[in-house]
Amino acid sequence: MTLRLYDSLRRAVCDVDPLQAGRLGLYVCGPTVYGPVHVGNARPFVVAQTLARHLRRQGWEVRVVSNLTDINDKIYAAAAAEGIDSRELAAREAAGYLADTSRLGLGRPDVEPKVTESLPGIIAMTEALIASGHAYVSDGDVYFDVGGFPSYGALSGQRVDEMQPEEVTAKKRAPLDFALWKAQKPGEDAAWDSPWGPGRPGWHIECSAMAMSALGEEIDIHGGGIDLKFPHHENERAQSEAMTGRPLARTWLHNGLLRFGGDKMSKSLGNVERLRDALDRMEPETLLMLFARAHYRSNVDYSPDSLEDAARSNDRLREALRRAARAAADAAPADGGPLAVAAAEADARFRAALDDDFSTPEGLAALFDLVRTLNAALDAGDQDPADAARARAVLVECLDVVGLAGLAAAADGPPAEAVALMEEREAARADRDFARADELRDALRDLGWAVQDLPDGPELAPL
RNA sequence: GGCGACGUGGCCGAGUGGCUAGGCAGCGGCCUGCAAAGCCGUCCACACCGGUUCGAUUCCGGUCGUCGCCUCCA
Repeated sequence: MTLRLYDSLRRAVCDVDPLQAGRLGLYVCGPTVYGPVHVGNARPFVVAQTLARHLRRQGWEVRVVSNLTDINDKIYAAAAAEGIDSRELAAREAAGYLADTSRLGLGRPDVEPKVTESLPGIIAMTEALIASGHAYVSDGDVYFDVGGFPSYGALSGQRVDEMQPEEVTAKKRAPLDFALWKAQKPGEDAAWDSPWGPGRPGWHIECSAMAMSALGEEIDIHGGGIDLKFPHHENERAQSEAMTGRPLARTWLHNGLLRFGGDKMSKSLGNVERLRDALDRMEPETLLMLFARAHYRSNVDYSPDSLEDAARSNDRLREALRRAARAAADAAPADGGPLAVAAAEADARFRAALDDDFSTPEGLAALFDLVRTLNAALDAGDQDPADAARARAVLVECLDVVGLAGLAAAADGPPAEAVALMEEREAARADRDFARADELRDALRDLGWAVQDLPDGPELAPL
């Protein structure tokens, strides 16, 4: 099956043509670690990790690289505000980012380079650009000469003559030129040695250098938030391609943004919820469902209602998985039965949907269709355990791609206390003492268990 | 002002030149002592105006609106 993805440069969904057959390298711009990341920062991470999980399941060999920007103006500012060393703050927040995103249960990228550990490559690339005439030194700073890169603007669609200058500096030859190296300024408590004096790398060159060092001069897929398309990715492209003469990325993958209260969730607007706070008050699956039910290129509305919707969808999946587990009764999955056939169809639909511009919403629709078929069969009550086991196994495998396999985790069985109440309620019902039966149902609810009177007897389901 | 994306039923959210998305909610039914869970059926769509077409929600043009970027931003 062919993998297709939307390429922001070509502005179309295109077949992915890997540099090496069967292998894909994926670079995703990570956060600047000057404070705890918010839920929106988790989206490119989730997109990259889930895409990689799908691709690996499809037989690709995937290498995901995602950087941490731990040298930046905002880090100096945040450290100064706290009265601590900027390197200390960056290290703390980098660790925080790793810890927070790990809670999503999607594993880690294969390589997570930090700028502080990538200076030699950044300096070498800057030197090469100076040597080839694409960059120039100006009073301790180094700037990229945008005028020397004719296709500048092709990715973002920005026209050079229409653009407003990014910042007017006497050090620049042209307003659009951007810094590859910035000389240390007064008040900056950390600097790194370079041929141009102490300073720090510009934001854009970091990613170019780290991507190249981990994945080579040309990479299969370069991802990040759509808000990075300009200027960040445009500048990365210019630097890298000016240096190597090769396309930096074969596919530019941009994810949509998380909206919160009508606007983009962003630290500068202040409308943020920290990822760690979100994960303190909801299970990761809720967040993952919120993301998976929307296409990765769409904006996602982060609101109580949409989170509730996602949680309810998960409840439906969880309930179906629980029922299937019960019906499977530890039988080994077997093929050939009607549920196994339906499951195979759903699996094929799921894979095809994700192969077609990673349409997780369509993939989920296939799984929900399987859930309905499964529930109907379970209602009929005559399915083969091994058949139910197969359907459940397929469901779990597909859900695992988007990080939702946890929905299948066997909840602990009801405690003896709850079972006793349920049995007492059955006795009351047999005596047609429904008032007492309802009291006992309420008591069970207080214990966290819902009683379901199924055709073959009562059952306790976790609330 | 420039560039880009998008406007789908009560809400969210896919997709398609003529044929079922899916989830949540509503309504009717089955099951139930009543519920819950589940199943079946069902209401509610493709912003507006033109054009192309036998036929457009789906292609083209325009209008209006929303969002993102043009400055640090996932």
